[in-house]
Amino acid sequence: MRKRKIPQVVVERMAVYLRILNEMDTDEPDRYISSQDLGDLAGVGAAQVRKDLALFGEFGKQGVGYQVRLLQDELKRIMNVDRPINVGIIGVGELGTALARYNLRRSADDKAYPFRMAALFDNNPAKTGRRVESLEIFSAEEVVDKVKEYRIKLMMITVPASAAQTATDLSIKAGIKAILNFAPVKLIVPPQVKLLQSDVSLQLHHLAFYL
Amino acid sequence: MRKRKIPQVVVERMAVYLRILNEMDTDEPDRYISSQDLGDLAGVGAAQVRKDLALFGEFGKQGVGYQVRLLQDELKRIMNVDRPINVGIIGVGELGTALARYNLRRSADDKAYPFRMAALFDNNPAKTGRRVESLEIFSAEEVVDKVKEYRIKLMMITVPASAAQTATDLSIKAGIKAILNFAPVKLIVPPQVKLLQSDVSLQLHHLAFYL
DNA sequence: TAGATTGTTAATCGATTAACAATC
DNA sequence: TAGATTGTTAATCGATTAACAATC
Repeated sequence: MRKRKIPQVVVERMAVYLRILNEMDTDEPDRYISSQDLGDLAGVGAAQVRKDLALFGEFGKQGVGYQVRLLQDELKRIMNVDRPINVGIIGVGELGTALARYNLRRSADDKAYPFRMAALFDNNPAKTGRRVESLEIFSAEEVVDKVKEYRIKLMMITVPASAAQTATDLSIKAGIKAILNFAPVKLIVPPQVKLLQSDVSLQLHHLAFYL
Repeated sequence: MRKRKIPQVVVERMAVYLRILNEMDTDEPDRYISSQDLGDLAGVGAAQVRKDLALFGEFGKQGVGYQVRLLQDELKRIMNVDRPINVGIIGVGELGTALARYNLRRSADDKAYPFRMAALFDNNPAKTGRRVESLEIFSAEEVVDKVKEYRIKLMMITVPASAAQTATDLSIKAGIKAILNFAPVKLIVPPQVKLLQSDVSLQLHHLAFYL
C-alpha cells in the first residue's frame, strides 16, 4: 500500500491544510489559494506545502495557485473523510463522556464534520444499558459484535491505564485499524494498526520542561 | 538559555523515560538499568537513549548502566517536576471538568504526581463562584490576579474555538509560559511561550488517513 | 506577453543509527 | 581480569529549504 511511505509529519500537516480549507468560503467557485498563503495560515513554508501536496498528485495551476474547492475535495478524499466515519469509545468515565458529547455536538453543529459517534462501551454493569444522550452503552464483551453491527472504524480508549491494553486487544480483534488512546500507557499493537497517543500527563510533563 | 537548543522530540522522549522510571521500584537502592533495556521499554534504540541523556550530562557507569533512583531524580530535575506545579484550566465545560477531575484524582492517588489543580476559570456567570469538587471557578477577568495568587505555572485551555485566542492572551498577560490547548484552532503565542496542541478532531483526521 | 506560481531537482540541515575506544 | 556498557564520534538516513525551469 502506497500509504506506508508517507511520513507521519506530512499526514499531520495534511490534516491542518484540510482544516484551513474547510474554514474558507468554498462556495465561491473560482477562489484560489497559493502555497505561500496556505503555508502562512498553516505555519509552514510555501515550499513545504507544495512538496507535501506533490506526494499525492498535481493539484495546482502555475501562476494561479490551488483552486480551494478542488483542493478541499482532493484532501478529503486523500484523508478518507469524504464519507462519514463511525467512531466508538471504550470507557464511559468522565473523559469518555466528555469526548462523546463533544463529537455529538460537533456533528450536530457542522454537517461536514465526518466523525459520527456510533456506540460506547464500558465494563461497569452499572453503566451498560444506560445512555449518553442518544448513544447506547454496551458491555466490553459486545465490542466485537457491535463494531461490526455499527461499522465502527475508529476507536477511542478512555479506560484507566490498567484496562487499556485489554480494551485495545478487543478493538483489534474486532478489526479496528486506528486507535486513539487517552490512557497513560504505551500500548502494544500489531504493525497494521495505527495508534495515536493523546496522553495529558505526558503532555503536561513535556510542557513543564519549558517552565 | 540552554533549553532552546534541545530538540522537541528529545523532550518528548525524556518524559517517556521518566514515566518508565517512575513505574519502576526505586526503593531498591542499587537497581540499575541499561540503555538497551530502557530503550526497549520506551520503544527506541539504545543509542538514542544514550544520546538523549548525554545532552544533559553523564548519568551512567560503563559496564553497569544507569542507577534507576539517580536517573529518576536527575530526569525530574531536568523536566522541572522535582517540585509541585500548579495548573489552571480556562473553560469549565464538559472537557475542562473532566480534565480537572482527572488531575485531582491522579494527585490524590499518586503522591509523586507533580501537577496540582489550583483554579478554574469560566466566562459564564452561571458557573463562576461554583466549584468542581474543591476547586473554585473564577471569572475570566480574574485570570491575571488568580494566576499570581495561586502561582499557576501551566494553563489548560478548554473553551470553544472562538474564545481560545482570548483565553490564551489572558494567560500570557498573566505571565503563563506553557499552555496546553484543546480547542481546535491554531493559536498565536509569542516565542517565549511554549504551546502544545491537543486537538481531538485533528487527531481523528490524522487517524482516518490510515483507514 | 509579462507576472506569478507551480512541481521538482539540488543543497542544506538535523536527527538517527552504528561503531568503538574508554572504563567501570 | 574479562565482560558489559557507557559517552562520543563518524556514517547514514530523512526531512526541510532554496532555487529555478516549466507554464498558466
